Amino acid sequence: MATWTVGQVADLFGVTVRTLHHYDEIGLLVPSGRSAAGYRLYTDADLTRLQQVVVYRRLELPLDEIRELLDGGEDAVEHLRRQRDAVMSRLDELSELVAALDRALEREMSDQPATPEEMKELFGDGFKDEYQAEAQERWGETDAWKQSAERTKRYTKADWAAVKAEMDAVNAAFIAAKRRGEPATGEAAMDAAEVHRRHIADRFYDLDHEFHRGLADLYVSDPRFTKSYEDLEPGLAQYVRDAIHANSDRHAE
Amino acid sequence: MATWTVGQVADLFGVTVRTLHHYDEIGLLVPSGRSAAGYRLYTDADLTRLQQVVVYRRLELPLDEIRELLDGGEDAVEHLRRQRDAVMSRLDELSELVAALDRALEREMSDQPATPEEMKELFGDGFKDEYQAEAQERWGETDAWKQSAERTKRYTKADWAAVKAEMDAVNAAFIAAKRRGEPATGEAAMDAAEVHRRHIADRFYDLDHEFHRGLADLYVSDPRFTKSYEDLEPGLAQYVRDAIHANSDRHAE
DNA sequence: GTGGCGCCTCACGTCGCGTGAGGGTCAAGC
DNA sequence: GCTTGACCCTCACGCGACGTGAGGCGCCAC
Repeated sequence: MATWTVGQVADLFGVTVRTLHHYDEIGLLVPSGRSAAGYRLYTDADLTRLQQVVVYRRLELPLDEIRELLDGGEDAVEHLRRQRDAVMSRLDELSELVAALDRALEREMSDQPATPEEMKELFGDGFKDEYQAEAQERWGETDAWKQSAERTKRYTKADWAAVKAEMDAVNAAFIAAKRRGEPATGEAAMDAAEVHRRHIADRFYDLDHEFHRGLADLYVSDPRFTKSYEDLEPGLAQYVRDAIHANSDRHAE
Repeated sequence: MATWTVGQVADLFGVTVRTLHHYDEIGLLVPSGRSAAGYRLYTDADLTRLQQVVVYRRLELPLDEIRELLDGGEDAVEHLRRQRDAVMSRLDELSELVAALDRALEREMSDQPATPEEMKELFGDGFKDEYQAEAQERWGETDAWKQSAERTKRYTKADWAAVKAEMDAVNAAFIAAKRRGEPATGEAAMDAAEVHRRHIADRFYDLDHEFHRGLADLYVSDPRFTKSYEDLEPGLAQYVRDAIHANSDRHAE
């Protein structure tokens, strides 16, 4: 009868020689014969058994359980059926795993920093690369800028949406106060200014009342800031600037 | 701030104390504090991290990758995608394994036990087998395959015995017709083909007459299928193929 | 003050092999 | 007949994620 050596069997079944040695050691698959020189010799029956082992192993069954199963004196068809059942349920598990990974991926992706496209979608044309570049040029070396950059780096789309919502709310408060005819030095406008300051301090960089004044002046001196306010409501830039100064005065006392 | 000891944390998360020790040792989860007596003290933040560890571990990621991932050094999405790919390929492998088991079962149940060499052929010898990729390509993602997998998953021994009996009966009918000298386009052969189709439709997956043609062609074009039939009766593969086409023609009218 | 439980730190065991080290065997070519 | 190189053998240690004691200290209740 034909026999095979470890190397041949290994190639045939896609396992390593070491694996065959191991199976021999633990008595899972002891070759039926040895050559004069001590070479392991595998027969047909050994190969059949190895085939079963390989299948069960792919199900991640512990080897000693595989041995018990194979030594249980069952017939081949029963093994095949049981293996099939086991593979199917393992397939279910793996599908579940993939689904879990997909969920994890989706969570991670939605936590990813927002892309430029998403930013534009949120903030419209005001968010332009040229402004970005210029602002970088002008403020890039300041601590406030660095701090802001550090913080916003990890902002997700959801974070930015929240920022925008907060901004909108503050602006709406300014506009409402202005339309009610209240002066920029009035309670409502000053409160809105304080919310504005806190918003920036929370979201971007530490901002005290003195620094807030500087920002406020920018709103009337830098035409781009001015424009974004004036587009919302004529005279709003100046109104916001005055409200911020009044608020800072109030807190200076 | 409230803290927890190893035992409490272990109970909370369903892990062992030893596991927490291990995570401490390898730096995956080092508790934020120690009591005067050296007890590990876990804070809220520690628990949050453990929660993440547990989740990632369920995805069978190696612990050092989990650590890298949580320490933010590397991209979580990248890790997850890699893991997903790995699991997917295991899924593919197992799908192919089911197909192989089915082929082996079919052989066994038509009373022609496969020899080791044939087994190896049936199971694709290793990983680079040309059939393997092709079979997966061809069937792995199809609805029919999924449906078949879903249905047969719960088949009992008795079910399989019934399947075998039905199969044998169909084959016997084909053989009888052929031996009587009837053409494959004859009534008896076509009837057998129809029974064959219904058998598969009942037991495995929806199979209309058009799809049945495809299957029939496979019986002559795929040597594995061909061999099963040819072993029963020389020329049977072609005969069955022709009978199925004739039957489909008949039902197309 | 005395159980009993929980915590600590070693430190070795487990499973399914991988990966050498050190040495014998076999068929082929010179 | 002798070398070469592929193949085989037997140790024996390593890994990854813990399990499982051993020996000893800390804490709380009775």
